Parts: sequence; structure tokens; C-alpha cells
Amino acid sequence: MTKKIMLVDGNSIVNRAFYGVPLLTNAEGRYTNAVYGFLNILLKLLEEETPQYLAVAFDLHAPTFRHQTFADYKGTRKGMPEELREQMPLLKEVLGTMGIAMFAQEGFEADDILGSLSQKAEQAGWSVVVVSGDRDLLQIASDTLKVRIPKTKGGRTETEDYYAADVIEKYGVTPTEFIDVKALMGDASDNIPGVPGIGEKTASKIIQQYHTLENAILHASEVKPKKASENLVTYAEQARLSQYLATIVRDMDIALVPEDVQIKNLFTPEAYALVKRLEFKSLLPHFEQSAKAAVPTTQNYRHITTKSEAQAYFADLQQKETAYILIVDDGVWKGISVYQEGQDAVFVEISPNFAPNDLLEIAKPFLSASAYHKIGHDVKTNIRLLSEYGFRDVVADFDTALAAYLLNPTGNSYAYDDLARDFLSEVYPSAEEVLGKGRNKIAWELVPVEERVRFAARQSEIAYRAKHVMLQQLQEQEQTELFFQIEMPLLYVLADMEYYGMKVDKQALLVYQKQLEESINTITEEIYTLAGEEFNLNSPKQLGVVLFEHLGIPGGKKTKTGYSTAADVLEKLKTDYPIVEKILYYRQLAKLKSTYADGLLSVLDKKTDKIYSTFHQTITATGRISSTEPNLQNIPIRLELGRQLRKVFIPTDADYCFLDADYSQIELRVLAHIAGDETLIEAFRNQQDIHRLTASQVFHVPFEEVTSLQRRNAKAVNFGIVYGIGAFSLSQDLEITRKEAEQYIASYFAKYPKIKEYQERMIQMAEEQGYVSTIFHRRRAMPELQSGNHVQRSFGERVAMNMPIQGSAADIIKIAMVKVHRALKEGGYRSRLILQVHDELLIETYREEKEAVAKILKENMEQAVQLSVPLEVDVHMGDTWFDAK
DNA sequence: GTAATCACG
DNA sequence: ACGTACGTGATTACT
Repeated sequence: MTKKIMLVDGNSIVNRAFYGVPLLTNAEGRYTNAVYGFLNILLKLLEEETPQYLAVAFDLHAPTFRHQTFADYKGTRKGMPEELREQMPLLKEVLGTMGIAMFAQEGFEADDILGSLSQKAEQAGWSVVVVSGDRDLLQIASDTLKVRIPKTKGGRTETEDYYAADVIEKYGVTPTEFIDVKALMGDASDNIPGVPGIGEKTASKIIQQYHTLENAILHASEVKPKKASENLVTYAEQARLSQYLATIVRDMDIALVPEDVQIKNLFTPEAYALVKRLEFKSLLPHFEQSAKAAVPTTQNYRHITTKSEAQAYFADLQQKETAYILIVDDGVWKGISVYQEGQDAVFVEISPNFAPNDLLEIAKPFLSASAYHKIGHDVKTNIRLLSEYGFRDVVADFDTALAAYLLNPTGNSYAYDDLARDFLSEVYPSAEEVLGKGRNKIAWELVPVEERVRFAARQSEIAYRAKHVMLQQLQEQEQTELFFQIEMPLLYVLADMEYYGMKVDKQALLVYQKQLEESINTITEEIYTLAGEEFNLNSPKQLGVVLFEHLGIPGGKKTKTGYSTAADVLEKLKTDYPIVEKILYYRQLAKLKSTYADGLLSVLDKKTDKIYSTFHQTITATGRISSTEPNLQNIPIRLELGRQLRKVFIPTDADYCFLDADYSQIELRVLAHIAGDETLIEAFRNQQDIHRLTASQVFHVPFEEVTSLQRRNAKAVNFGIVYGIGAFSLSQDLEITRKEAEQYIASYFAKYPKIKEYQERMIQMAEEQGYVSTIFHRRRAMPELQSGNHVQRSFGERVAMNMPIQGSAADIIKIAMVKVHRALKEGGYRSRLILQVHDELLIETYREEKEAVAKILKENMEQAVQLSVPLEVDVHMGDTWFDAK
């Protein structure tokens, strides 16, 4: 059987794909449509042709608009659009993972590579299929070389196929003559001038009659129409040049090595992982089957279903490094998966004959002993789960979820299948894939037993193997201290915080709720009266129509879906329109009632009158923790009415009070330290009012003469600096002109030049290394900086400036938390850390310990790290959270 | 499921 | 010419 090779014109196909598929982005925000379209075309043609060999050729330098003149750019821009340009590396990555040979060579276009490779393949006696979106390739069609031109229409891929005979039939010229046709007619997109006045029709006629360009020039006088005849003489040299330009090179010095272009397994686990990440759902099954088949299936999994077996298993377990995973479905404990190197992974399953409490009793010595050097996954959740059975002494040395987070804090998920994909390049079905999702979800027990065991037991094995890869990476990135000294210990601190919870004065909260309800009813009626109609006040859409259409209030459009009714818009209208002021007040009340009064009551534990928030350690891109169900990190404080809510947060009983400690200006201090700005450092050392100082610097007034307005504006500038300031946003924030904002910023940088240098340094670092990092080596990858898209790029620059500041502050308070927690424990105190709000710690304090705990808090927080500026902490005592601030 | 809004640092 | 400050989470309306 003759060998067959498929040669693909990468650039032209990706172009076709880009314009044939609507713009798509995945969760990471990357454009993916061209890659998707390319794979669709490629896979379809591979299926039809079933070649043994495959290669894709690219132009070495994809043209971008930068290479075009400004006129080109304004008019018919022919360069690759940014959305496509940034997909090129991605496409090559996908093809790379599929083991597909790629060619590109300096000074040649993809066409030339295809021409040369095809020539070599034909000489070797192979049959050749060339795939291109470009008709230029038709010139190399022959009796054995087929050119396929795919077209994507409405999601379907159709191709036009050309052997030499098909070219003659369609164009009336041979493939070789096709070159001369093009030489006459020219091609603007390829910068081939051709002959003026000769278009496609005339060119074809001329070549059909005279067969070659030279012959046509020779008989130029006979050529008609007359204009063509004249121009052919005048522009003969230009025609010859065009012929040269139009001719595809077929004798490049390029090797066609059969082994290199041989198609191996296209559907590798790496390719599957990438396709999954890119969210090409329709392509996934294609990759899935083969990927699954490629994963070793020899691993044996052991299923333990009885108490006696479990007892024997745990009794015999060696005291060495061990990975365990608690298997949970719908919040219900289903069993434990355990793996030790060299042994079968085991799934010990809970069942009607083997109760959770029985398993727990048996596993307790294992779970609490440190002799096993346990690797766990999301240990804090394990602790919370088992605390429902009265056991909260789980210890692990290595939490794979935390490690995965440090290695990539912008990930969406750190489930076992994500770890396998990212650290082992292996692909396994996710929990959703095994159990179904939404209404298709099936009960754990109804999953076939073999699948259940495989799924469960595999998880500890993955955790074990992934751990070794992750540890290596943590070491390479100098993150072992961050991991072992900060994140791992913090997990237990957060677990305690979740366990203790926060007591709520339920009666006071009910009263607060009732008051809000009454105020809402009153104000709602007033608004309806002023509006002259009733509508859903909670609907921004309806509100916009009422305000800006029915009432004719000027203030125009903002959003895609209609009018903006956001607070900053309404704020400007409230003095002129009483209804607007009332709406703002309604919004305030509605927010307080729904989110806080109703919201907190709905999560209040009936037995203890406590709130048990969950603190998430693997969510934020900067290293902060987050809080959910309920979010205790956004309890109102800025407005008085909301602030009153804090009175419902109380200590567990009368023997306790609250101590609240917060860092003063931690982010600006961190900035002063990292940037090394002498003025700022000096100011912090002298405990100066930093906003006042900035005001005096920016507004050129003596320190003592700064007005309160100047100080307020300077404060906004200081905030802006931390966020990666822009003149536009600052002007919006301060309601000043953009010019003024620019001046503020310029004078700021003039006074604090090291801050400017810091920002430039971070942007440069993000560009060159692809990431930025904190004082403690927490790292955030910054792919946005590789983007040429202005919006994405600017965003990336601001992130690069902000992350080291916000992240370092997060590192510092985490260290303080670990220290405070340890000091309280070791000192045998009855006081407990119960909440963290980014720069603030709240401690429920046994009254007799008040002074000692205040000291512990202040010292451990202030001495958490040594910077070039002092850290300052204010501690307040109170009987409610309101009073402690 | 997404957009708009608004609460916090 | 572009579009507009960093990081979160909860609620509501609406497709």
C-alpha cells in the first residue's frame, strides 16, 4: 500500500478557522475560536484521508498590523488581528501535544515549505494531500497530489478538492499555467503587482491561448483587449517579477524524515488535558477515548467493606509516607482512600453494614498520628467533616490542594483530576463525570462498584504521586517556607476559626430585620408616589426606564442592557431629584435586609445561635483568604446604619469580650518597604500621617497647612497607587478633570520616584519572567502581559503592580495568625481567634486574659516580619464587634 | 448561568 | 484608538 502524507498550510487554515468560527473564549479569558476551528478541520480531513504521515507548515513571521503602514491599518487592514495572533502559540502547543510535526523556516512562507515537502514526498513515491485555504497552492496539484481547500460554513466543514485535472476543469489552465495567470492578474494580498488592467478573466484567457507568460509577452501585440496588449509590453518586467513571486518554491533545503512526520497517538493525555482546558466540549470525546485507553489500567485497587477487614488493614499499615483521601458525596462521608508506595490503593467504604463511626474509630489512630507523614487533600474540609462525628484531630504534613494553589493561584479547581492533569499529565474522569451533574446526578451507591472503587482508590494514589512533583516545584520556586511555615499551619488555624464560629444576638438581629422591613415599606410607598407608578424597585432595568424615560431625568445610557442605575450615577442626581435620593436610601435598606439581616438569620445555627463561616484558602489570586456562607469579611461598617449591625455580633458568654486588632496602613507600609522609598519609609518610622504627607507633597503645601479636602484627595491617590493608578479612574473617583488627576499623579511620582521605579520593575518582571511575587515568594503568573490587546495588557500591568503589595500584606497577616494561634494555645489561654478580615483579627477573649491577649495580638502582629518600616497595630476592646472597632 | 448592584479590605 | 483602579461574595432579576 502506498504511503500517504497530509501537508497542512497552518497559517491559511487557522485564518479560515478564525473567520469561520465566531469568537470564543474559555474560562481563562483566552480566545480559542481559531484553534477550535483548526482542530475541527484537521480531524475531519484526517478521518477522510487516513494518512500515515502528517506535517503542518507555518510562516515564520506572522504579519501583524505593526508591519503595516498606518494607511493600511486605517483602511483595509490585512495583518493578523490581535485575537488571532494570540492564538498562534496556543495552536502550536496543541499540535505539539498531539505529536504533530511542524515546520517553519526563515525566509520562506508556509507555501514554500508545503511545495518542497510535497516534492520530496512525491519523489519517495508517497501520495500527497495538501490542505490550504489558499488557492495559490493549486499550482502544485498533479495526478497524484491532491489539494484540498476547506471552507467552514455554519459550523460545517466542506472542502473543494483538486487534482491537476480538476484545476484544468475549473480554471481552464494547468496547475503550472496557474502561476502565470496569477503573474498577470496579480494578488494584492501577497504583494504581487501583476499587470495593470489585466484581471482574473483576461489573465485566464491569455494563458489559455498562449500557455506561458513568456509566450504571451512574445505575442503581446496579438493579445486583446487592446489595453492588456499595451500593458503587457509596458509591464513585461513587472509580469516576470510577479511570476517569480507567485511561484511556490519546491526545492528548499528541508528534510522529510519519515519518523518525524509519522502520525503516532494524536490523542495523548496531554492533548486531552489541553482540549479540556480550552473547553472544546464537542472535541473532547474524540480525545477522551484514546486518552483513557492510554492510561495504564494495570493498577490494582482494593475494596474494603467490613469492619474486620478495615481493622486488619489499618493495623498492618506501615508507618511511612501515606496519602489518604476522605471520599465524600453530597456532604456525606462515603469512605476513605489510602495509598502507600508499592501497595495497592485501597478504598475502605462506608455502607449500611459498616457505619461511619465504626470506620472513624478504626481510622482515628492513623488520622491523628504524625508517624505516617500523611498527604491529604483539602484537610480543613476533612477536619470539618469529621468534627461532625466528634473527631477533630486530623493531622497531615502536606495538603495537595494548598500546594496546587501555591503553584497556580489562578486555577479554578484543585480537584484530584486537576492535579493529575497538571502535575502528572494524566487524565481521569472528574467527580462530575463519574457521578453526573445537576439533575443527571446519580447516588453514590448506584455507581457500579468497580467504577466506584477505581474512582475512590485512585484519588489517594494520585495525591501521593502528585505530591512528589509538587514538592519539587515548590522547591524550585523557593516556596517551601511559604508552604510549610505559613499555609500548612494556617489550615489548622482556619479550621479552629470555623469550628468556634461567631455568636449572634438573635433577638437583636430580629429587631434589626423588623426595623428594616418597616422602613422599606414606608420608603417604597413614597417612591411609588413620586414615580406615579408601581414597579419592581429591585430591577435596575425597570428602575432605569422609570427614571430616565417616564420621569425624563437626564443621565443617559451606560450599560449594554440599558441605563446604569449604579450608586455613583444616582449620587450625582440626588440633589436635583428627591426620588433618586429615596431610591438610594431604599437600596441601602434593601441590601442590609436581604444580604445581612435575612442572610445571616438563614445561616444561624439553631442550637448555638452561632454563625459558622467557611474560610477558603485556595480562592484568591493574591493570597488572601475568602469567607463564604456567610461572608463575614464584608459586614457593613462604612455607613452608620449598616455599622449598627455589628452590635448583633457578640462573644459566646458574659465571661468573654472581643479584642479587635487591625494593621494601620499595612499595604502602604509594604509598598514603602518593597519600593525602598526613603521619604515614605522615613514617614512611617516617624509615625507621620501618611495621607497628610502625600497631600503636602502632591499639592505643594506645608505639612501643617494641608486642608481636609487635600488630605481626602491624597488618600484617594495613595489608594490608587496601590491599585495601579490611572488618571481616568482617579478623576472619576475624585470627580475632578482628567488633567487634574494627571497632575496629581505626576507630582506624586516626582516626590516618590522609587514608587514609579517599583511599578516599572514589576511590569518588567511580569513581562520577562511571566510572573510577579511577594516578599515570601508567593507567585502569580501573568499571561496578560504577553497579550498585545490593550485592555488585557493594561489590566495585567495593574495586577503586576498590585499583587506584590496585596499579596505580601496577606502573607504577613497569615504569619501573624499562625503566631497568635500558637501563642494562645501554648499559653493555655481560653481566648480564641475567630475571624480575619484581611488586615484585622478578631479574638473572643476571656475577660481575665484581656491584657495578656491584647499584648499577644499586638506583638505577634507587629513582629510578624521585619520590614524597613515598622508595622503598627491598633487593638480595641468591646462587648460587641461594633464596640471593638 | 450571567449581569448588575453593593457590601468589605 | 482603545477603555478605564486591586481583591473578594451575596442577592436579585432575567434570559
